[in-house]
Amino acid sequence: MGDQQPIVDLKSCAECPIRHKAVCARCEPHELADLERMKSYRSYRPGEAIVWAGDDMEFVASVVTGVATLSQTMEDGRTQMVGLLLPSDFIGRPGREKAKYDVTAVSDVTLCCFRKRPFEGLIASTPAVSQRLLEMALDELDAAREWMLLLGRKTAREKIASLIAIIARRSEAVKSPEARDTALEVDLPLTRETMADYLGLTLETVSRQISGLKRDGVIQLNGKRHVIIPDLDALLAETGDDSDGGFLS
Amino acid sequence: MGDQQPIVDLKSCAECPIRHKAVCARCEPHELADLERMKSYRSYRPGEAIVWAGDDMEFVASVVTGVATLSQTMEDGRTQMVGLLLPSDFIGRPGREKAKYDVTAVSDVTLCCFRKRPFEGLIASTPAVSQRLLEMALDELDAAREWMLLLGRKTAREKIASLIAIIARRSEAVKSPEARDTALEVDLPLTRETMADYLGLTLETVSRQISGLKRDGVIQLNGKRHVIIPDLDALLAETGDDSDGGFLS
DNA sequence: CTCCACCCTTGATCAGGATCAAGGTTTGTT
DNA sequence: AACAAACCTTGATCCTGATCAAGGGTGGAG
Repeated sequence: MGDQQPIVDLKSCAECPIRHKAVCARCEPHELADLERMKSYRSYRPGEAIVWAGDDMEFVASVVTGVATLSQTMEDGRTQMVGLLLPSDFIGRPGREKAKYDVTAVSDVTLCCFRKRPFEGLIASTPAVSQRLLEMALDELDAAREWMLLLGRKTAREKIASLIAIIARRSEAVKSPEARDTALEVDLPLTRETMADYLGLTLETVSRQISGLKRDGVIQLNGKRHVIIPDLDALLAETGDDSDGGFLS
Repeated sequence: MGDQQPIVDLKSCAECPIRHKAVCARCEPHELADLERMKSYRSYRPGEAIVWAGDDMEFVASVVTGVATLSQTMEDGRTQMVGLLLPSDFIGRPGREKAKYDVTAVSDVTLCCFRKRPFEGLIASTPAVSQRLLEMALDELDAAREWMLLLGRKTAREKIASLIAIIARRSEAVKSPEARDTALEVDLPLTRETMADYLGLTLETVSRQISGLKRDGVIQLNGKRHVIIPDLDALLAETGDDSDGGFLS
């Protein structure tokens, strides 16, 4: 593991179908063929339910385009987002019969689906796949733990700043690293309500805190969703995180 | 995966060293020998630090006895627990150089340690190991997501009830299932402060809510740490969780 | 073009949990 | 036995974020 090249990169599904082959140079041909045969694509409209908690899980999938959420709802309607699914993220747990969480499309979403049974067979027969899935699961676990710190201990303002920073980081991964001094621009893919579900707040508090960050010049707004970050460090200072955050692997 | 027998059961390390052999009937002898050679045991006293965030990780380990915590601390001292480690739980991320979280012994703790490099080699060479680790990581991810719902949306009282229920469930796993109607007894392995770190509360609020549950007859206390649950359903009703919780795999 | 649905903002008030403070209990040490 | 240190409980007060309420965009459907 570590920096060793993954042989089958499930994340590459984001650029299906070509990428599988590109990364699978070291795969056995029959494994590749299996993967290709299993694949199918599905599309969802904004707000559409992809899976309801309790549904039978026929598929596992990889997000190709768009944004989806994983969430849990209590009987009285309180809901908490427990996963934000961006392109290349994986949906579904191999070995699980019934979905445990609601999966909802936030924007237009395309999934690359694999039928569950044969995919489980692939995991069992192809060590590289389970190794890759393990790495992805551990990354998600780290993200979940950072999220737990946010939910349990951060103030509303810190939560909002953290969310903007997280989205900036994930969309910034594409851009060149030297673009650090020019102002960053980020489109929030979420409504105020969805952000509230993410952060364990109400939508009113989200709105107020965004207004507050704007008033204090930490961010600028262009429309409701387009955020301009004039000084990334100023934003990061609002998150409550270690200033040298992210160095520890 | 699913209900398929794991070949190497890392969890079995809790009953080291015999259990490895019992479960490893299908292992290649040299793999078994590798596991045995790598093992060493370490002990820690209550309150002792096992790892500090930022430390070099020389080892991965499995908890054999005792209770430890994974936690994150912000610069100003706010801390959030992000993992509760009971016997059979795994410590350390293969492939990671520096620890990302503080690991602290809560009670007397014994770890079964494996040197990191050779263990990573074992993962790469033994598919059953990465498959088992994947399953364990996915279990932890589910636990983390339930925890996120707790942190983000539950009231203080619900949080306390949930914590007691979680501890009851984990210690009850051992007992016979027909013991459901007799009163359950649980020893809280945590101080009020540690519980507060778990739940995203202050220790005063933890104390008050425990008193509240006691006043309302949901629990009885015998000393500070020994909890008697006269009616498990009454406790579960306080958690805010779905009444039929736990059915969904 | 108009209307409606959805999304967002802001204000006023409320309440749950944090904070500050004091004292009690248990455990282990000399 | 006396004491100290840790741990726990309870009270008083404060403050952050929830709740209740009203109104302002904005974009798509007819």
